[in-house]
Amino acid sequence: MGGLSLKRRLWFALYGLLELGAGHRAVGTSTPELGRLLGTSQQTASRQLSELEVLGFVARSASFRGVEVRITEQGMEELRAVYLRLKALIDGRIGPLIVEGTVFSGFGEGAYYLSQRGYLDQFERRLGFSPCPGTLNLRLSSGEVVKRRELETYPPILIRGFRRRGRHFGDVRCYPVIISGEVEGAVILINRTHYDDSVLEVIAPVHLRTKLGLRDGSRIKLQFPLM
Amino acid sequence: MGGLSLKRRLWFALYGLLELGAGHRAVGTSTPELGRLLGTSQQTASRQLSELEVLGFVARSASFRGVEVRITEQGMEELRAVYLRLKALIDGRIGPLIVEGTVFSGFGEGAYYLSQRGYLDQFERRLGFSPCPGTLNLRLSSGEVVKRRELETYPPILIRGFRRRGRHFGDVRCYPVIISGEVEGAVILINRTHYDDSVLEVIAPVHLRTKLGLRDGSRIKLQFPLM
DNA sequence: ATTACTAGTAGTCGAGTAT
DNA sequence: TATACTCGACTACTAGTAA
Repeated sequence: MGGLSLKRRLWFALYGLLELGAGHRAVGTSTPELGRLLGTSQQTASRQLSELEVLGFVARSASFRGVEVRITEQGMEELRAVYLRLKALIDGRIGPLIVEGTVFSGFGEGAYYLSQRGYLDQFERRLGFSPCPGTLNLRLSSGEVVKRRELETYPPILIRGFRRRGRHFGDVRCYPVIISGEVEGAVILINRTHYDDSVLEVIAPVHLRTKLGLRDGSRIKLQFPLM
Repeated sequence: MGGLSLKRRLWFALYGLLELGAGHRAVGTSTPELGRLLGTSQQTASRQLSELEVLGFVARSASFRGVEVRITEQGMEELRAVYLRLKALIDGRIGPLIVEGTVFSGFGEGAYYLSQRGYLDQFERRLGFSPCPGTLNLRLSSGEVVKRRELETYPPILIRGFRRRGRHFGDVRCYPVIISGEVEGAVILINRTHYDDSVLEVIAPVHLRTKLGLRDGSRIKLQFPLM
């Protein structure tokens, strides 16, 4: 459901912890207090806390004097996922989603993926163009990272992964995009366990650096036609 | 928990319906589809739908060809409550919450409440001032109503209700506020089953119309010192 | 194909209690 | 005080199936 990897009742427990101020920094509380907040018993609060810990959504140290809890980055991710989805669905967006980034030379992990036959055919069929070899790497400022997260709440064009010579190539998520207001291409998001939020890789049917006269440090605008 | 009057699992069912586009306008779907989205069986989706209907959170018409569902205003309220709370907790707010409104002469329902002894003592003790008789009524534009809803997600100063001569006086929620940047007072929110979102009532230790030279149609700014 | 009932079961909860 | 275990009670699920 909406990419949520957490049981519902546990999601609300996490939400309660956020309410207590456990977002990122540790907060001192107790299971009776948490139970009151959640409308459950002390026992349930205690158990849910330990479930959340096992799943890696909170870090905790308990003693007979109370508990210290902190929601982990993974936990915040779960809360953000729902938040951003609600934001898109309730507030909607006024105008298209626009993300700005700075061109840089990366190690081209995306470029390597791109070159695989198993992906190429799908790109052409699903995106409507055959990508020029290589990817354009963009670095996002922290303000832009927020928008990237919003982007990820929308349903992507999903390119299926495959196995080839024992190596595993995972799914790739694509979002069609208009680059600098003129070239149609796509942002590709490679599923990694812990990717770098501040990097975006762009593909297009043309060589973007040439076509748009870009060099390292150039700033460009990505315009996503969503919904 | 956070003013949520809905069981957790049902909240997520509502969230799923929003995802399907059932926010305010009816959408055609089916219980198998909803079940898939929610990660439950068709039977559970069907039952939850009917529970939500009984509780007044969705309107529905079912036939052997599928269901037509629409989330009611009450249902949207539940979703918004969580959304606004997440917004405040995750994004935080930059600067204080400021709400603008237009002065008008109301029927003074708040003024009537205010005059009750059972409230007066509590106002003085909890708010730190004894309110001048009467309330100042403000009409909010639709953009301001959004902020009013955000306000309501914060924990209020709760004034307890009471019974007097057989009549019941309910709880009153108060938020301290600075009016037009100079007078300290409080917004009072009276619990009604279906209040008018676009009206706000303000009390203060002084007569606001006199002190600030207000008349009907005057625009004033309310500044809430939150968190 | 649907919706949605019944029945059996799996899952969840809180009282009691140990530490 | 606190955390957190066991266990009986209850809730909510799904499979089967009727309409």
